[in-house]
Amino acid sequence: MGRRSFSDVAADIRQSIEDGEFQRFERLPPSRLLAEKLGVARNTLRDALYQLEKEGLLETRAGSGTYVTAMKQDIVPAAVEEASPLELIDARFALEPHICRLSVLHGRREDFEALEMYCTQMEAAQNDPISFAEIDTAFHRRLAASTRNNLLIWLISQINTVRSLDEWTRMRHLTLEEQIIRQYNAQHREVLNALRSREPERAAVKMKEHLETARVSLMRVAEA
Amino acid sequence: MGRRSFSDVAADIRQSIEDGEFQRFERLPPSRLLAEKLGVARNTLRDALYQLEKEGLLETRAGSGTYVTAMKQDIVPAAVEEASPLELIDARFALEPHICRLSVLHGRREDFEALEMYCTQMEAAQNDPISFAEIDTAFHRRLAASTRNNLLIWLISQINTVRSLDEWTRMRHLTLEEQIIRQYNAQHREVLNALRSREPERAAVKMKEHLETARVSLMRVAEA
DNA sequence: TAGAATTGGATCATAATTGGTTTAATTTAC
DNA sequence: GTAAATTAAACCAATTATGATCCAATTCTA
Repeated sequence: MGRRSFSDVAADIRQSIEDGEFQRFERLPPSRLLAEKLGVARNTLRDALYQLEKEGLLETRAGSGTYVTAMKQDIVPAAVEEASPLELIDARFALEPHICRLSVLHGRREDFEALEMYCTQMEAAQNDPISFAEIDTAFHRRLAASTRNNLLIWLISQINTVRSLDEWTRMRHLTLEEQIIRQYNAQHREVLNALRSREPERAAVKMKEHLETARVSLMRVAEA
Repeated sequence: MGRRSFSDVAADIRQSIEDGEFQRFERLPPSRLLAEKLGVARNTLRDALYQLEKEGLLETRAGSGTYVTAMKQDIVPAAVEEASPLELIDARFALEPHICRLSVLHGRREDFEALEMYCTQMEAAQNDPISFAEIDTAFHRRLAASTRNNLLIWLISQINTVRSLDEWTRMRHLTLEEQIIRQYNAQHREVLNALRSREPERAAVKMKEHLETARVSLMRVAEA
């Protein structure tokens, strides 16, 4: 084997893009030049570029050049933590209604009992936004867990890392007036009831209503 | 006995991996170099590597190199990468229909033109499952990008790391008979048409149909 | 608009590198 | 002193990078 494997070269270029040495939409140097600059054969460079293209960082057009397509965020997981509240709500809009459907399919009695417990706790925390927010997070996490789908569970846990960021936590607490909390609690109950009666679509609809409420109260705060 | 036994060397390397000095999927230095660096004979190093391979931390490929396969401290990828194909489909079922809706809202002309291009490329790759699968991944990634929601974009990119795992890639190729590919291509077109005519619900429905087809063909393979 | 130059794409024989194995000499522990 | 392990060196087989060449698509230029 040669001195440097194509995956090493790919890592190099990935780093260069990440460092901003190659900006978005910029064209990379011609493969012949870049290969020479990196001290590697053009074939090896091509393998590396192909790898990066598969990863979605680059785009090559024969006869024209190789272009950077990815944003820095695509590479750095920090993108998650920089998500805006509205992006977060949209992501939850995508995930949670279907999670409800899957919960109906795969959920067990113990799951629903746990969710029931969280509902009761949230109702008791009606006057305590901080406690409510914590239990609320636990509720949604447990709901994801009831799908028995590790991938979804992980995705939700990732989303929760955003939810728990200080700035958004503060903003959430602003939105959590007692009236809103009461509404949330009612909606949580509706979701849970639909799950227990094994009605996937109704559960999904109730979850959408819940998220819509969250979106509206969030935008109300954003305007203020 | 020699100055340093192979188990000491194994402990050294194990520590290096845990410290993140050798990252996951990274190739270790050639055994000759690494042996010299550790001040030990290549034979001893080889015994150490064999030990670590038995523990499941390494994987050696003759003529190629020794690669890190596990990384204990990083919990994140473990859950994601061990996801089953059905878990994956369910996660996509949750995300992608709603991504279609958001694409209608936030997508731009250039997004749809890029998707159009991918469709054309996939149609041209009808007899080449490997190329098709790669372009297919790019299509779904671009679709996510058109939502302009960095969180969703990142979630999809995470999911794609699962899709690109060797084992599933192999299984996917099994499912990608020409007839299926034709069906996928038709469905991609239907999704794209719905996006262009700005019909969020129809786009979501078409995406669901597409995923349902994928699920069926996947389960057909799993049974065989 | 036509042609030249440039760029990526593909292939192939060759050389270099890498892990795998064997053997014998050396060092260390008991 | 013996038994064990490590070391050192040479060789093998698998894999990969190289370097050269030709092709195809695009862009530039006159």
